[in-house]
Amino acid sequence: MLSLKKYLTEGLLQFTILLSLIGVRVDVDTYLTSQLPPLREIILGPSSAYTQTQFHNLRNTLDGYGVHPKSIDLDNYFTARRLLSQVRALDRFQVPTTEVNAWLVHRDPEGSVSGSQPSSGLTLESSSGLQDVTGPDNGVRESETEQGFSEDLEDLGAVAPPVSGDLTKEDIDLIDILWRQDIDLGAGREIFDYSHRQKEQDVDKDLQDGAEQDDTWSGEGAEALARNLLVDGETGESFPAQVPGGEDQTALSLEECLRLLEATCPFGENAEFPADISSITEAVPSESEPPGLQNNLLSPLLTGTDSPFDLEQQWQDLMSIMEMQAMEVNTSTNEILYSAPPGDPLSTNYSLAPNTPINQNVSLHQASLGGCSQDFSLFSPEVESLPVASGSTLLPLVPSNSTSLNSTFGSTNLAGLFFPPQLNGTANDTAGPELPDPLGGLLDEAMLDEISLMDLAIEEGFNPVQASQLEEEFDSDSGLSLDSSHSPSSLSSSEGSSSSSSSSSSSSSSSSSSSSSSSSSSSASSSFSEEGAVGYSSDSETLDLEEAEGAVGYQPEYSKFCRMSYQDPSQLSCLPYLEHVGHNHTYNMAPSALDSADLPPPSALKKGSKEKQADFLDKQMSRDEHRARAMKIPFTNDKIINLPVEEFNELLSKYQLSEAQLSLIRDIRRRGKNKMAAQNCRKRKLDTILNLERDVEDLQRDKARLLREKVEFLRSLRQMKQKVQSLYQEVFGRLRDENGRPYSPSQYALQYAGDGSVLLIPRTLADQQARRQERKPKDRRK
DNA sequence: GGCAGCTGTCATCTT
DNA sequence: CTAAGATGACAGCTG
Repeated sequence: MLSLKKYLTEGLLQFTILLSLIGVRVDVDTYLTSQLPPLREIILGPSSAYTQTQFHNLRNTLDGYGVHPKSIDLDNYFTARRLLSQVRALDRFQVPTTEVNAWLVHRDPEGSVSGSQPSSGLTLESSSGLQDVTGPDNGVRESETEQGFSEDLEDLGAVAPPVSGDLTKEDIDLIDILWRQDIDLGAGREIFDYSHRQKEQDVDKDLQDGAEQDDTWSGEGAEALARNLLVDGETGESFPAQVPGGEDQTALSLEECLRLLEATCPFGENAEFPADISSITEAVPSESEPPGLQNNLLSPLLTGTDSPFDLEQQWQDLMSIMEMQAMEVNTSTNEILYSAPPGDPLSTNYSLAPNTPINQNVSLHQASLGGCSQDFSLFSPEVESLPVASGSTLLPLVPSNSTSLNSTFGSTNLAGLFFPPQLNGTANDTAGPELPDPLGGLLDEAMLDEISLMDLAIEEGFNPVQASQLEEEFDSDSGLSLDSSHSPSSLSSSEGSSSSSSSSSSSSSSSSSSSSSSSSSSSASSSFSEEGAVGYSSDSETLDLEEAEGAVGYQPEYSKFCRMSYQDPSQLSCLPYLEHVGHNHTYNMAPSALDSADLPPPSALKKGSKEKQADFLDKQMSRDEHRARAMKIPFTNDKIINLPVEEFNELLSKYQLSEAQLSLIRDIRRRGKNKMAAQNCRKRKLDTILNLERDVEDLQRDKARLLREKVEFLRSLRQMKQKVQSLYQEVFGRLRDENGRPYSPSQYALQYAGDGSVLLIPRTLADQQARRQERKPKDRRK
């Protein structure tokens, strides 16, 4: 308690300084010594006994760490309040509430039907009077009062009958006394009602204007209330007439609400958080309602429809502020609290403060405003999807004759599909007077086969791509399973690889020879293509060397994703991370490695790094290279493999080689060639697959685009058909025979000639021509 | 140890 | 028919 007092004292000092800055004198000592109930309620929450008073005092205490209404001049007090609220409004929302309006809607018929109930006026004053100040802390109390409102409204609005048995006479008397205290204190009715709150937010108006606006703020509702009010002749204040019974009823309902609030909302503990929420709820309507607009005041439907949008915007703003203010709040809690869609006031309120009166406010809206459910539907995805889906569907264009629709749809007779039902009806009645379909020839069955699918896609919210994919799943016979979700990088790499691979085969020989000539010093054995796929170094058969097969070589990952020309094997062999690559593809071996492998004087090598290097270089040799070295082949495997046939034969002729050596050389050449061929082949295979994948995606895109276009064309076609049909009906209906009688649609029909003219012909002739036109496409198809 | 991927090699076919 | 290349199949190696 001492710490609390210290805290409050410091806060009071700060607030006093603030008030002094705006010209208000505050006696802090007086407040601290005489206002224990407010202090207690800060900690413990309001008690039922003090609730009536706390509606005002708590506002003061929580709002400004206590400004005793008796200790200051009221004019200064309210001026200070207004200024203070303006100061606070700098960083807070300040939007009035709709609850009063909603309440008035119920109140007015209630008063008119059941007679005067001064208690209603009392309830209004008691609760709304608390809302005359918008602030962060009194928002709690305003929420409290709003719940009181809601509860009371539920009673008044026949949601639930008033329960009056719990309240004792003492309670009622106490409430009455406390309420009259407020009246005597000068807290006139203008601070209780809605117009006053509006007035306080209006900077340019002073307090007295609010009393004048009282006459206009609620129209008949105000009059009904005014009947229950007495006006103080000295101060002009209005206060309820003392009507026994009615007042009791009000006090009962109010007390009941307060007790309920007390049980459900411990304000002292979480006063800060719901304050903002309630301030939002309170804030919603009056910014959008200019004073004096009785329609708005008396029509919560209108304000209710506007409020969700305002609320959404304000809620988003509030979210940003609260996220900054509540940095220390548990993030999980934040997630739970903020997980609700911002635009959904219902879920938002529930998730934020399930016990706060905002719930009651929502229920109030829902209970009192039938149309307000639409407000919530605006932010409800499920409900929102309904009108969208219905709006986007093509079926509303179609007559409601479902049977004819299905039949015509199945037979792909667009005329039957698009023409109005009355014509179909006449056609059915007359057994055949079908209307000519001037546009029917534009559509063939193949084109219409997907109409149902596309319609389904549209109605179900699929996009044409999805529809096409869905369709493809049905008619796909390729058996090729393509991962449509593969990354675009693979696509790009495939493109790059395709381009490079096309050049690799042609440039392999030339580039390999050039690279070998440029990089090899004595026995350059490496020859690389652009892809690293062409080149050779033979393997060794010895097991130790096989175990030690090196790491330098063709890297499939590199070739697949980078497609870079890493034909400089010296760079590769110097890359330390490549030493761990186990595969021995030594056809890419570095010439220097081969040189050192061929030339190392083993005796000269010291143990240690050089020996390791020799081992490493030994590992670089392939089996064929070891074989060649074992057989003392006088030239490198690179030359054996990559030399052209003529040069290779010349090379063989230069040396006198044994049959075993010649056989080995041919095998080396064969294997080397085949190895490169195999690498190229695999690379080509991969490129082919990737290209096919890309082609499939391109085709899918094209198909989706074409389907979209087709849907658009069909849509416009339907519209055109409708226009044509309406014109047909109009023209046909105006036609008269020589006797001035209209032509029967069962006997005559209009036919469009090729030159644009329209002829009136008998039905039988029109039917014959129509059948003839139907046969023509079929014959063509055959 | 089994498995997947990569690579080399062989057999076979094509050009 | 031969050489070169392409390709399927298989085995070995590695992670």
